[in-house]
Amino acid sequence: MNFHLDSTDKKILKHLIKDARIKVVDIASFVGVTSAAIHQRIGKIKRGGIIKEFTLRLDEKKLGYATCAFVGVFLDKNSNYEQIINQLKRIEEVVEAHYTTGEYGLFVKLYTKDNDHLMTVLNKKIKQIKEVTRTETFISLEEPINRSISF
Amino acid sequence: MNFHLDSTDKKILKHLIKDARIKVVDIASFVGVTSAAIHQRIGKIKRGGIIKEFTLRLDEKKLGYATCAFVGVFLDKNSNYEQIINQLKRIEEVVEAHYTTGEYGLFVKLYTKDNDHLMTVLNKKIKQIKEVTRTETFISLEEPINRSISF
DNA sequence: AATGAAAGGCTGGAACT
DNA sequence: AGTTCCAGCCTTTCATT
Repeated sequence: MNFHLDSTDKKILKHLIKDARIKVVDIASFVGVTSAAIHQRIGKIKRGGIIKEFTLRLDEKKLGYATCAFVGVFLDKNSNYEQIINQLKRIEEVVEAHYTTGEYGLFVKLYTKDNDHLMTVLNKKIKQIKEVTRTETFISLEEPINRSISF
Repeated sequence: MNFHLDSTDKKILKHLIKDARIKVVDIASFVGVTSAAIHQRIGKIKRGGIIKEFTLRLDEKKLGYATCAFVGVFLDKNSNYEQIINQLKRIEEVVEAHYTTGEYGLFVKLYTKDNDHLMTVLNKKIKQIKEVTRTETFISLEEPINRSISF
């Protein structure tokens, strides 16, 4: 299950985390092997599933999504989690959902255009899911850290 | 402040979100303009700051970081936030930190190898920050949704 | 796993519409 | 904003070590 990464793989990953569009030749010159070798290793790491996908970090505020919030969701005792997740997936403002220990059944992160839009999403979308009994909202005023794990 | 994205820009962004390493020529053939135009637009979007960086989504479990947790951090009234953030930045297990409304002063997301490691991070690192009075931890047992916002 | 070589393909700048 | 052009560079494959 735990794919083994050697120190070369780790160096490659660090360069890709910093800039997923970096050229293979540039990684090669940083790492000190040929680009053919880098190419093969990236394929192997990708196939191993350690890299789920190459993507981007967006500035949500600049896209007009100025409000970020975490919502603790309380659920009925005998809820069908899978079905609830399917309903949450249909809510486009939801970007993360976690099953958590502690008082909440689910913990959700979402982005909305503003506070009015947040109210609408809570009242018209999340609270409409029938197993949801109550929610608790924390608005993120600022996100001073957002990065990948180091390893 | 809010950079204007037209429908072509949005299509480009969607392709890059799905695969940040997609070739410019491939975006061009999906979108229906020349690759020179795509190239110019990507530069413009990047310069506009909407794309903060190209990066990757990792499978933290496969990297040996099996435990994901959210920590609500209670702080002294007169805390110097900036300094606390600097201390959190030095904790490599921390991947996100938010200033939030509600009962917590800060809300932190972190990855640890296992529950013992989580205990160590909480007791030996986070609770060692002098303004931290108390913490409340939610362990994420599973993360069934993790995606970018749609726009 | 890494290398070298080779072919084809892509990128990114320039000039122009 | 978009297009064409194109030289130079990069990617990717494969036989070999």
